Amino acid sequence: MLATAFSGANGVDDLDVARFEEMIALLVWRQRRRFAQTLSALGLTMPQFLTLMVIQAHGGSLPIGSLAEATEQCSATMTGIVDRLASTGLVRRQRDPNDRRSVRVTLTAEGEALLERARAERVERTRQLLAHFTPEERADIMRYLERYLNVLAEESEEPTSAAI
Amino acid sequence: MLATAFSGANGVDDLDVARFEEMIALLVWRQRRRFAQTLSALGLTMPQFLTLMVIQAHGGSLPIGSLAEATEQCSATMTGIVDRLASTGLVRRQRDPNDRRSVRVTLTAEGEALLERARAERVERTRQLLAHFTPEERADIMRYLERYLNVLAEESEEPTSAAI
DNA sequence: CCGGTATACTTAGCGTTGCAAAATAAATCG
DNA sequence: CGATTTATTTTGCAACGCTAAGTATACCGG
Repeated sequence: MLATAFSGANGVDDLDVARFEEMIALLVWRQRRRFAQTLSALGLTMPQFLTLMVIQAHGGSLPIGSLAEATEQCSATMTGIVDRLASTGLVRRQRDPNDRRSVRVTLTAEGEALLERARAERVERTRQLLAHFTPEERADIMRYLERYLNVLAEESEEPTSAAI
Repeated sequence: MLATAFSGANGVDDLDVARFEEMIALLVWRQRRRFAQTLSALGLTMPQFLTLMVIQAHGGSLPIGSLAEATEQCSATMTGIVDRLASTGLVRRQRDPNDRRSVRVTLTAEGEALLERARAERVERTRQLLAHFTPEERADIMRYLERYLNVLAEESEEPTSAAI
């Protein structure tokens, strides 16, 4: 623990990395489960929710190819996810008249409503978690999260992945 | 962003929560993908890796039921994961002589070796991520991560889940 | 000791992800 | 126009993850 202070210059201590690795693994695991819980009540899976969020973040509509790219999944997988989202009416498929190969996926009003409900529910549940930290700490956490995400993103060499 | 400073007392600002939610979702998503990448080179999936880690953390051997509990999965799922781990010789199944209903899962030397290799590979890859932060910042991050994990764990009311 | 209940796993069955490879269909290039 | 690229979908396969049902063992009251 205190070893951190002595990892000279900016070299990263092995033990620290290992501990970090373990904690991140745990975080991913537990947080994912938490997500799944709140979402399943709304009949959504996590990939579906993420997909809806990405669509919304891109103005409510974008070609399925870009969608696959933004979520870092192969197009075949995205086809399946959009299939299921469309079958429950959360999303609509329409071919682009200019390039009839392209399929544009659009968030329906229903989809938007569900997305909002999901977000509200999750926010409510997360508020309690964050209450364990002071406002200053929360600001700190936000900053670190943001920086870490950027590092992650740039490592995977995404050219201009418009964040989520 | 600056709103944080004004969320009086310790009430949590809605916008902050929403932003935090989004970032955590993104983190889980990207980090999981990163995990999958390094692990698939070793023929491991993330649930398999986690399972191996948990076994090791418990001294190299534990009943399959406790394993399911520790990873927060139903026993049927764990049966499948252990099946696959056993079929590649990373783990061994043996009935407890004292309670012949119970199945004890034991990490083999092979499993331990692979686990070590996986960890080494991941550590190497993560070292670069962490190099983007100063030692002080890394220490900060570790502390926040730890606290957050504790909050997460206690929220899901795990009685004495011996972390990972 | 016996029947009934609880416990520890495994099986069966189903739906969602996720990938690779092949198939389609439309655009584009020479 | 034929050949090649591009955008999606289809197909086929494996791993999760869950519920419900089955199996074997332990335990408990009488």
